[in-house]
Amino acid sequence: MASKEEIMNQLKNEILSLQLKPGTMISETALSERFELSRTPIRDILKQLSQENYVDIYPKKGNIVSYIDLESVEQIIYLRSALEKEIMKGLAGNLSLKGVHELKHILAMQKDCISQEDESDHFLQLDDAFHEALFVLAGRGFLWNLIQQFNVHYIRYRKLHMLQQDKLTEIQKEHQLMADYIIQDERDKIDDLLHHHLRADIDSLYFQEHFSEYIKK
Amino acid sequence: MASKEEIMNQLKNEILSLQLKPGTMISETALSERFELSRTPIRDILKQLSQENYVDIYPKKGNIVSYIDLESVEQIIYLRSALEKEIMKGLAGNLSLKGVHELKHILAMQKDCISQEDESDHFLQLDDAFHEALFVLAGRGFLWNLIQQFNVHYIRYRKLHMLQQDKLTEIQKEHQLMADYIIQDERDKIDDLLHHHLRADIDSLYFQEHFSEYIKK
DNA sequence: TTAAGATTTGTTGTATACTAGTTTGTGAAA
DNA sequence: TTTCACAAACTAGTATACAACAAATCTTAA
Repeated sequence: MASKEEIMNQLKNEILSLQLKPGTMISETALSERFELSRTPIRDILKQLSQENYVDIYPKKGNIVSYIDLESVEQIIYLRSALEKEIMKGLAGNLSLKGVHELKHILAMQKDCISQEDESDHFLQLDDAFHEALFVLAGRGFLWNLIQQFNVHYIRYRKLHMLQQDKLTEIQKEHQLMADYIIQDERDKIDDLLHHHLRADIDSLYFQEHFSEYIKK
Repeated sequence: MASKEEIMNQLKNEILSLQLKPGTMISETALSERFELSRTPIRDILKQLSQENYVDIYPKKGNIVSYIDLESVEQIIYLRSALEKEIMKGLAGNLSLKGVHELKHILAMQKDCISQEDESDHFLQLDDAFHEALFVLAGRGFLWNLIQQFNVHYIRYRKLHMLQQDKLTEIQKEHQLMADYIIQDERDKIDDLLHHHLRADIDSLYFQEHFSEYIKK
């Protein structure tokens, strides 16, 4: 039915979108039948998915969709925080006109998105787009891609997190501020803003209480 | 002859130590015969090695030991630089007595190591040990391990780099300074020191001229 | 001699049978 | 009814045969 690449992306999507819930067993034979492909290439796919933390392999027992690991989420946030501080300071005052326009364009789309209903998935994409743009403008697209490989837990965390309350407006405004600080070269304000922006509520217990079924214990 | 894990570590070692030179072809059948194991588990190993950039897979053509990618080296250095600045600032003034002793112990071993001859490999280990200790003391061992997965290029780069001139004393002294700054809580001096420490000579052309056979074009 | 095409050889990609460990369910005995 | 044992039905791990493709080489004709 499909190529390896396509199957992998589809599985990734189903996991990230939580259609496949953490803990769900996905056996080689089942996938093999579903996608009409023999077990060998399916094994390759599962191997890679496990390497990128989408799936946990329990030898001779089975493969399950990984539970969200909050520890890993916190560590990734710290990593991004440190990196983006550096990146934003590098960009501050040095941003090309083309760059300015790109950021403003994304910000405008985010504003549009908020007025729509039930568009949190789309907003999430635009959120990523904004941060990715910062990386790329600073010549650090390489590192953005690198981080993406460890983002399974963080992405699912954010998805659930955004559902729980209407944070979208706040996030958009913070993006706006970030762009302003870069353009106006107010680099002394960057650290605090970024810290709040990325770390928002990771420490609160709300998440663990309401989504315990998805979480690694 | 050996388990998958052992085979993987052995291959990793041979690649990192440059016994297996970049560009060398390593076919599944050859490995299969060498380790007396069938192709399927060997394929698993190669897949993982390629994921960690030890090996490049060319579909239907073959697998080769990856060339050192200087771009990737530079990006990793930037990443480590940003992270370690943050980590050191976090540690400054907050280091436990046990931590102080640990760092001093490593520094002492480095000093010993320098007096020996032909011990650059050992010194490299101690260099890692020092930086890893900083990560772990800050509760960021997770991120240290994460970075390690992208370190193939960087490790080989450093290995060659250290051969070219006697940098060991300088490195050791900088480590000493780093520890002092942390203990004395002189965090304003950290940025510049770390920048120099990690970035040393990455931009020089010496490397590209002398080791072109190892380098990705 | 040269150039083009067929052949051979070497590579990974895939399918499938077989091995071995784990879990689960069933039935008999206490 | 409960508990234990054993078999059957899963699972992934491995071996191996074969297909598909790429590249180099050899052959043959111009």
